[in-house]
Amino acid sequence: MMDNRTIADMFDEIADMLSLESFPNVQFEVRAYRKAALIIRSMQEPIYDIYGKGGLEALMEIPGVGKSIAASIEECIKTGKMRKYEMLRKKYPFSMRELTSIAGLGPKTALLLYRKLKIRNIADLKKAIAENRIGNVEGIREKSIEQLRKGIDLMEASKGRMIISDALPVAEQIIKRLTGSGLVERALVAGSARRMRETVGDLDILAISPNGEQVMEFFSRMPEVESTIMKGPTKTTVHLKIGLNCDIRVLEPKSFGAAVQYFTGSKDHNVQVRTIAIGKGYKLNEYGLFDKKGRNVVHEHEEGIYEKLGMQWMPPEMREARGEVKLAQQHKIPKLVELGNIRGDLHTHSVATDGQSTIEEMAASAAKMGYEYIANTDHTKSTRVANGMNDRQFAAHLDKIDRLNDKLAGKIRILKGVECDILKDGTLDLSSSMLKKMDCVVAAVHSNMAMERDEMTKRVAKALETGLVHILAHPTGRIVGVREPYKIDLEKVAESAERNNVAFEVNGQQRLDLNDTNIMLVSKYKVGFAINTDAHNTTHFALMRYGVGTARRGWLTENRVINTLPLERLLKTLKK
DNA sequence: GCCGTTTTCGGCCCGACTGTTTTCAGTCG
Repeated sequence: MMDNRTIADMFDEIADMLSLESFPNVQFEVRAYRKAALIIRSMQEPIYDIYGKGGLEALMEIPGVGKSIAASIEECIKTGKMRKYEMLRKKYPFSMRELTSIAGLGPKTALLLYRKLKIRNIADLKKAIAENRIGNVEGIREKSIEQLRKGIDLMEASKGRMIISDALPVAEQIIKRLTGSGLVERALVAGSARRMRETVGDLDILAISPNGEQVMEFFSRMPEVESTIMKGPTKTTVHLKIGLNCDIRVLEPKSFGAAVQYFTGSKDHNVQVRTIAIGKGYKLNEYGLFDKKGRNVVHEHEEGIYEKLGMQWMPPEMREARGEVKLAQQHKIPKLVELGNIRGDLHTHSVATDGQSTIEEMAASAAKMGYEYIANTDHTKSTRVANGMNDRQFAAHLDKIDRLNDKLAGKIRILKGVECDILKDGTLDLSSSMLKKMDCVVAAVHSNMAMERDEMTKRVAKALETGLVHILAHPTGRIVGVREPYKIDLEKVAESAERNNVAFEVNGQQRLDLNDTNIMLVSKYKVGFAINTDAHNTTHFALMRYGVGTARRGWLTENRVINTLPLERLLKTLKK
């Protein structure tokens, strides 16, 4: 069955290939396909169902989908193929998606590499680089080759790993199926996914069941599974369609707690815990906590292990051997911020710039989640791709929010905000008078990211020293698996933030920025944090849990996070 | 190829940066 993502990927690839064509106005056709891909990918309802219910006409109701794209979707649902795609693919028989996923390599270069060197994919490209054949291609010299090399390295480093926000929902779906099957008493996700690591290399699922073989049979036949790698009565490994391996272990109740502790990790954390166990005369492994007489003294729940070892239980997000073991022995584990503490989102976009939902839709969706407030923070003019707004446009925009707030009358409050560019010289991209009218000024770097560390640090600090900024968004610019952070001295920035009452963002999108270690670094300073989703449509609000997970990995407590505050207290905090 | 409070044709985001050039092409946001 054609899912939304597959269809969206096809349209993106069509856009890539079309961009190599030269007929008049081709760039607008490219954009139309990209827009359709973006919207289809972000839709919650399967496009298959939409077509099933309302046919072609229902498809054309989707924004960005007109006659021609609707027909392509219909064709794809009916036949599994798309003629337009196949024709272009015949003309450009190389893996465009794969090649252009390398930073700095676009469609034109991909075509050039194919024409000159018959490079069809990353493997070919690696080979060509290794054999020094690339330098012969016109327009590609040392620096470009170096850039390609770096792009490939970054990709390899994240190869086989997947961002938590793509992996965890699949793991949870599997858990739901298992518990729904009636075959297991309990099942949970362990491993790095339970610790909310930003990427996971595989999924570990643990289950209690008296019917191991039946569970394995059921597990290996789930729709999420592509192929079975190995299948035994207590352990099975499958390869999932999303591209990750997934292990399941079926356990007896008496060893479940130990298995949960063991398979949650991290390895380094477990080494420390095991050492403590030995010191107390125990032996700890994945089957249990055994006393000197070889009796297992902990059964179904992992809490018992920590308790028996004289430690406080701690959230999985803390188990990275960063001092949590010692704190647990002293019973000083902090109470970390929780998803339920979050009362609003302070970084969201709308159709006014590069979002896909209206402010009304965003507010309604946030209200439904139980939020007290959201800040609408659309882009400023320098971010041209995002259709950023200038002073004049913002004036009208803010009026609109005022009117909306009147209409919403207490259901939810929309804070007037902006994601304001920090320009190359550290100045802000809107006038001070306009920024002063805002409830929530989110500032961010979107350009000139290759600066030297000193220069970038000064640039960002200068922006914070205006006293006009409330939140520094995605403070290192990194995007997981895509872009390295820019060079910046976060401690120097934190000094500025402390002086000017600026909160650091923990961004729940694919950025996950700040990350856990950077949160720890700057939380030494008296600064607040804002956990935001940077939502560009209503579905993105669901990413809050990954922001919270990252915050917890950085040991943040509720009182450090400004968007856990009730509205009135938040507004007070934002007032400088 | 999509869209319409400028509505069935004509407009749609384009400037900065980089690396390669010597006047520009490609990529990115």
